Amino acid sequence: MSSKTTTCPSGDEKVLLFGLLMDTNARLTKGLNEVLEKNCELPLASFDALLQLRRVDSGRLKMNELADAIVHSTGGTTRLIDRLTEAGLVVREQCPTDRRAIYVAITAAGNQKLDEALASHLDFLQETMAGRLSEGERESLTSLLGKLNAH
Amino acid sequence: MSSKTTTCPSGDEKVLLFGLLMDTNARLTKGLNEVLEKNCELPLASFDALLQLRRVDSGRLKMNELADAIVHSTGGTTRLIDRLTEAGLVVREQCPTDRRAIYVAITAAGNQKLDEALASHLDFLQETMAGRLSEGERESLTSLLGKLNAH
DNA sequence: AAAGTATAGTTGCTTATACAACTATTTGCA
DNA sequence: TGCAAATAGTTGTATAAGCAACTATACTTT
Repeated sequence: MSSKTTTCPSGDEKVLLFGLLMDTNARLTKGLNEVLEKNCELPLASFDALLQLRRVDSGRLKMNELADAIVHSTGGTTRLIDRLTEAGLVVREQCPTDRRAIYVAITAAGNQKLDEALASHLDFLQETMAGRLSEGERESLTSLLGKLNAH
Repeated sequence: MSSKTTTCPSGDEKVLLFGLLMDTNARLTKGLNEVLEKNCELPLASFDALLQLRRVDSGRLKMNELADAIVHSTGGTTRLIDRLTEAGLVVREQCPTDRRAIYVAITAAGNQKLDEALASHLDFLQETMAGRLSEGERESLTSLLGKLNAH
């Protein structure tokens, strides 16, 4: 009864879903990046790092924890934090119990910049998410992505 | 009645959802890229381009259509297609009705490479998607992402 | 039909990121 | 205790992607 679509795996339901996920992410991410660059001169990767730092109570993470949180290599994270440090948005702090480790902590300037960026981000989300999905749909999406993201 | 979470927009429901989308995409994408590089020596961006080409009946797209489909700049797409051409997976074809335009068409070798890559991709999806979401959940996710992706 | 404007694609240049090799420190084990 | 293996972070190097400037072609308007 079903059509011939199964003969071509490029049309496979899971392949399509994965493609849709990539595509949606790429488009939204690109839009947000433009907004942030324009309004705040803050690249999305930097925004993401600051956001991760704010999310923890202490306001700081070790390099490798941060790398994991933003899904970058440790090398890439070192460079990103170099730039944020240069800009005064974060500082590196020694870890008293492990001399190999480095904490990255968000600064007052970093928090201020993040507040600005979040304001733009919220505007952006109002347009791109709230305009397209109801609150219930957003909850469903959160739940589904949560399951998919399990690691 | 509601808690104080509203005071910190970094914990805003939409911000969290967007973060979850980025994170899920980054992790899955990274995993798939590793699989494809390892099994097929095919970077994810190349895979994506070949997939978009297969999806159209004619097996070919104009440069700018392809750039849009894979969410790259036109400059980036030129270079990507340079590499794929070098590898013999696509060819550039003149457009008879517009001498500015160029078609990119997938070759037999490209189709073969894509088949290989799709086999790995399907294995990957079996693990990362089918293992975590039921068919109904995948349908819901597809529908929600579709709404979010409207452009 | 000519001139100006818009569009398609490529190229020069810059930058962000990954990967692998490296240093420094810590942990485990013999 | 001391040596081996693991871990944290940084650095050299390669590469992929974006942007802006450019060329070539097509469209529009008068």
